[in-house]
Amino acid sequence: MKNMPSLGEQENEVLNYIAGVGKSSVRDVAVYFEEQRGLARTTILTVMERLRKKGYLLRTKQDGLFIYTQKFETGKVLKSRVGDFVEKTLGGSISPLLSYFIDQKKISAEEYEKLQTILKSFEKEKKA
Amino acid sequence: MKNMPSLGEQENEVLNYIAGVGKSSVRDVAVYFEEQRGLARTTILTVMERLRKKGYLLRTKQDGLFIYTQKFETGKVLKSRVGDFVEKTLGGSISPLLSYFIDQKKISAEEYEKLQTILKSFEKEKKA
DNA sequence: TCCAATTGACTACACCTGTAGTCAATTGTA
DNA sequence: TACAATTGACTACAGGTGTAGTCAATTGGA
Repeated sequence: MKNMPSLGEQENEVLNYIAGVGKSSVRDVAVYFEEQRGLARTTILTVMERLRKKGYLLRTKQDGLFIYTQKFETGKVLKSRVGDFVEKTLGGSISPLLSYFIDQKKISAEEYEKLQTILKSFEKEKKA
Repeated sequence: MKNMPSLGEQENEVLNYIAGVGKSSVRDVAVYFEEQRGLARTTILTVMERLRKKGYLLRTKQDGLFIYTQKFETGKVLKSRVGDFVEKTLGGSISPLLSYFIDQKKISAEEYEKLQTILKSFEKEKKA
């Protein structure tokens, strides 16, 4: 799960989009980004091919058309990106991230419980 | 706090270093990064000047030597960067952070304390 | 079957970032 | 003062990313 090549902003958005809709052709994705931000079809093609080269997308020919799918679960990709960010930008500390979510009140009761649980598990490890 | 130009990895580290030591000359910073990773003095100069152009650093001449200082509090910069990351890469969702968190095998005592404190502050807010 | 549309490979280019060299100006010192 | 070291401006260049055009091959429809 490490060693995932880095992604640019657009690459990331395209990947997220594909993750959201599932299998898609370049055209599918291009139509969306053309509407959303006026990007050309070939721009999306390029981005998707780069994503494929980097190992994030797979493609298979169906009825003479390439269909792209994610190679990894979205969760795994994002987890890996969180790791990169924590290391590279935050110097290994996750507290700034947690602070952000707390400040934005973007935490639900369940998530809060989960965090509590995780933290407690660390407490145990500390003692052990 | 928005509209802060993005930073590369090195730029970020240099900024953090300066934040840590306070006022510094290019030489100060260069010595450190030369030891740590063999970077040339002019490399640091370039990075620091870019940081200044982007508005993250200020400089004043003291005894015929430029002394650089941060323009913003470290916290603000960090918050802005975390916000960008969460919105652009995670799409505002906290779950990837939880996944990452769960995978952590261990965290430092300080980090543990910080996280505990942050979570407690959330608890207070809930009541308020 | 033939033409128009679609598709994909390839190419291009600008900007950002990491990295560092050259060189002239400044400064400190013998 | 004269020379060596330091400093800062400028320039350069490669790799990554965003963006898109050209063009040939494929495909679908009249």
